[in-house]
Amino acid sequence: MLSTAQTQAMELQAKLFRGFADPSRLSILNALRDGPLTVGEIIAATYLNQSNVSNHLSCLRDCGLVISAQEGRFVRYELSDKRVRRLLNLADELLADVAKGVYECTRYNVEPRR
Amino acid sequence: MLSTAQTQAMELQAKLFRGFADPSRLSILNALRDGPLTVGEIIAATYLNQSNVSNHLSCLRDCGLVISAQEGRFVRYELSDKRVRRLLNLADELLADVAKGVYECTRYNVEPRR
DNA sequence: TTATTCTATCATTAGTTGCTGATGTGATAA
DNA sequence: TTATCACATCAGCAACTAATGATAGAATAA
Repeated sequence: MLSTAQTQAMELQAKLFRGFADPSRLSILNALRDGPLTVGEIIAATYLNQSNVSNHLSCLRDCGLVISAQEGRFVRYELSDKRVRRLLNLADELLADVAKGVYECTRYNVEPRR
Repeated sequence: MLSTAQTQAMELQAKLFRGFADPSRLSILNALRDGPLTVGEIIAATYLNQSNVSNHLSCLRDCGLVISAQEGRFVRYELSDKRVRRLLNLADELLADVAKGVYECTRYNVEPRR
C-alpha cells in the first residue's frame, strides 16, 4: 500500500514534471538552455505575450526549475540546476525514439476541433 | 523565431512529459520501476481502480512510455526504455534538492479548498 | 455452450489549467 | 516630482483532463 509519504512524494514529482509538461513552459526552458535571459528576451524568443511569460516564469521559479535575479529594471532568469538541462536532454533523446508513438497519442487533446 | 518544426517538437516533448506529470500515472510508472506487472498487480500496487488504471495505461502506452504484452487473460506492462527509468531517477535526484520549492509552488491547485 | 475472469472503452461530470487584458508595482529617466 | 519602462499579479473565461460507473470484449474455465 502507498503510504502518505509516498503519495506526497509522487504529487511533488508530478508537480515537478508539470513544469516541463506545457509547450509554453518548455519553450521558455528551451530558450534558457543556452544561458540566462531577461524576461523581454524570453518574450522575444518565444513569441508568447508578456503576461503569459510572466505567469509561466512564476510557476517555473516557484517550482525550482529556474532562478531569477533583479538587474536594474530587468529580471534575469536562468535554469536552476544542471539536472534541469539533463532532463531536457534526456527527453530529447527519448523523444527521438518514441516520437512516433507520442505523435500518435491521440487520447487527449489532439482530436480535430469542431 | 520559432519554426513550425520547433513548435511541433516542443508540443511532442510537452506531451511526453505529460505522461509523467500526473500523480496516478507516476504511481503506475513507479510501480513498474522494479519490473513488469500485470494490470491487476498495478491496481493492487497503486490502489487506483480498474478503469482508471486502464485509461492511464492506454495513454502511457500510446505515448511510448510503457509497452504491453498479452499473456493469457492477463496483460503485462513494463517500462519501454531504460531512459524512462533514468528520467524518473533524475527527477528523484532533482526533487531532493528542489523539493522545498516545489512544495511551496502554490500557483496552481494547492490552495486550500474553500 | 455458459459463466467467470481480466482488461479495454465510453460518456458524463467535476475539477483543473492556460490564456488574455487590465491593473499594480518597483526601478530608472527626465 | 512625473513619466516611462520592465515586469508581476489578478480575474474571468474557455478549454482541457482525470475520475467514475456502466458497458463491451477477449480469454479461459466449467
